Amino acid sequence: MAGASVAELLKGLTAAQQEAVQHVDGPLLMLAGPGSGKTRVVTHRIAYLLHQGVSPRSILALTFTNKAANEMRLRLERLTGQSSVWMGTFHGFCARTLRRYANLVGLADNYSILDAGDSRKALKQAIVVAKVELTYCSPEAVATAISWAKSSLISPTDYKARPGNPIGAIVEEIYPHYQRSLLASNAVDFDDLLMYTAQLLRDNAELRQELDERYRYIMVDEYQDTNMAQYAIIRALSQHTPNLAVTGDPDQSIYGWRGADLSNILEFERDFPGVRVVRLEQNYRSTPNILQVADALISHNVNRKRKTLFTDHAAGRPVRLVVFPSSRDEADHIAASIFSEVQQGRRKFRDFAIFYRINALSRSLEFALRNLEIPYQIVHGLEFYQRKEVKDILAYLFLLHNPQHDVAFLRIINTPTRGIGKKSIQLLMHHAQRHGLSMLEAAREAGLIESLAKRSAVAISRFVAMYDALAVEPADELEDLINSILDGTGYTKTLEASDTEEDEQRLANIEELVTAAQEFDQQHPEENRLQRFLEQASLVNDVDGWDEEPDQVTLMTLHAAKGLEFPVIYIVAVEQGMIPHERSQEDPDQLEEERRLLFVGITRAEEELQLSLAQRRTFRGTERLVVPSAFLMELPRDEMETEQPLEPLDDPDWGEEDDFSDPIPDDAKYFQDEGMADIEQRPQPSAARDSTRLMTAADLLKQQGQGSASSHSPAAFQEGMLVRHPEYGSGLILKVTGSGVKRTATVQFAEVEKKFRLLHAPLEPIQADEEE
DNA sequence: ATTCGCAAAGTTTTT
DNA sequence: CTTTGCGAAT
Repeated sequence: MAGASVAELLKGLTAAQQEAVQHVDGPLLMLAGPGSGKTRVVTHRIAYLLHQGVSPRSILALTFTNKAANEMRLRLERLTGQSSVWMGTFHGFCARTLRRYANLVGLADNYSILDAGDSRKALKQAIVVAKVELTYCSPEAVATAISWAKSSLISPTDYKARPGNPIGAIVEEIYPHYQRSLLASNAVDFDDLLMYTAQLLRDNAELRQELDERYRYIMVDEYQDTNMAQYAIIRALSQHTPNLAVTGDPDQSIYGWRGADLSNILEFERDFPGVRVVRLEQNYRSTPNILQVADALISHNVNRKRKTLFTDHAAGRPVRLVVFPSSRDEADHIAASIFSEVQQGRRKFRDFAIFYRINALSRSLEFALRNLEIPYQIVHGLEFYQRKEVKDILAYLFLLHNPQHDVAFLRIINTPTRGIGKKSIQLLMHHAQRHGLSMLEAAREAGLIESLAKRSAVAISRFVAMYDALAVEPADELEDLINSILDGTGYTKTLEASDTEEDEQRLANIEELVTAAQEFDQQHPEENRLQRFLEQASLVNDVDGWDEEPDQVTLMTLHAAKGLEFPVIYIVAVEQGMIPHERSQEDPDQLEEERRLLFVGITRAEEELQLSLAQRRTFRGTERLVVPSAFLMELPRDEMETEQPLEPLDDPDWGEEDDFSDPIPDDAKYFQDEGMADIEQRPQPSAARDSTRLMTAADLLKQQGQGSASSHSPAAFQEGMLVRHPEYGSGLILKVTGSGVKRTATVQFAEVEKKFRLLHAPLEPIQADEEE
């Protein structure tokens, strides 16, 4: 076998990593902390297996994203010079398997994969057909419930609502309709890919055995995010040859809300007897400061396996926690500091990333970045394949490949407009339903539909004729096929006729699609091009196309950040209601997931990390006062740097070099404006950066008021001590009881006597020399 | 068949 | 403040 020798494969790896690489037979669990070189270990292990004479075709490497799969493939190729190991996503693997055995689950092998938008449309159709009133629940909620059911391998016939659950009752009724309509369209949604594959393996013993034998070595990445369907699939393929190697980190499970089941990884050892567990805890990414903050945070989770993260990196700069007066200041300040770092030649734009909990928060950041002409890119889930014009053309391709694809039919029957209105489509649908036909078949019978206007019937027939003309077109060159569609439908002509900027952009996008098809033609010289192209269009999304190359600041949600790393990271709006999100605050499990989400964000940082919040945030048009995230209280504040910028950056000329050395404005005035005149005054640090005054954590949290905590450890308080409370003034500690989080002080103030949990109380010891 | 306007709702989203 | 969807108006 070509490629590296064993010694080369093991070179530079720690003992734990070597152990994992050299593991061949039997189940293996790699608990891999953030930045622990997991991908490296996995690729080296595959290379090792190949070296030991394992056939490439008996190895199966499953990931969650195409990006991860591509990365792995690239590295393996570099290592061994070969690429015949199948690496891909769960969904890709299932799509391929299902293609071969489609008939066993009631599909034809040219079935189509609906993306989220299309399956939503199909669902809404089903709701109409089922004649269910959705007065008090959204289609969205029904979709979530069905998705959950499918991930849990509950078929439409098995689904039973819990008594007293109104949404469940609705789902129970709609789910079978929805599923029937998908089957009638010879289509599946994302969840079906997994569910059908699991079913296939469950109900066909010989097939299961055959595939089990075939895939002797299975690897699963991000195992903490697998759901029950995925579990069932890999379990079924690991009975006779249980050489299943999974990698994951329970602390990075952030997709519980999508059905990921944390117990899969937590109970792996029980599920697969004789498992070897390897812990990869050394971190090669972040500074100790960053790791310490991450570790302090995540250790507040109860439902977790203990893990110690360590690194031999040099200390680096402390993690910063910054409180800005307003969300506008937050955005402006971050943009300004990026600008300044780049201008001073210390960093490139691409070194920076800004994370936020929800997409809606990107706007103010974009605005601030644009203001300083800082190049940036936003990582969105959607984009190219979601654009209307691209989806339109794809719909033509889908319908050509699978004539039963009703969602595609409905999309294009009047696109571009050809005089077929809502009424006519309605009639077509009725006809189709009554006679059990697909929409296209119904369209062929347009002449027979009585209530259909002559003119409409003619228009529909003309559409069918055009379709048939396209269908006889040889489909081996995608590029030609797409061009025929563009010609035959007059799609381009319609756009060229208009001269709005929007339509020009659309033309450009179509051009891009043609180019993509062209490339696809070149790279895939085999049969079934159309099918493969459509499959890729369904299963590949644009995060995969995120570009590391251009020198730009990256903006994304915390979810999108998983698996990436950047030298400098800003996490904004670390506020109660954002992280943890409002809707996650009640449920302890969801709260822990929110904590993991922040953990993931923090551990993306290599050198510098700044967490920030605003005292006032403008959100959804209104400005609101902000409560700092409860998670902030869990961080080792004494070891962090806490800052309170003083100057609102509303100067339009901001960004000129001079502004960075502006004198610090008058403290007293600022605090009066903010109603904080009584704040403890500290000597001005001589080298305050960015017009920022360093403050103690206590100062900061005192200002934040509600729900805030003392920066002093509970142990610092003793009986007889004088303390100050922001609301009650100074008082005397009469008694201290309890321990740990329950440690409580009884304090006598001028008027009243109060009890405080010391961990959370905004109490501040008064030094003898500063008594008023 | 399109367009306009108003009301409603607004986490996260690997595939 | 947005975006999105639906219904009425042209």
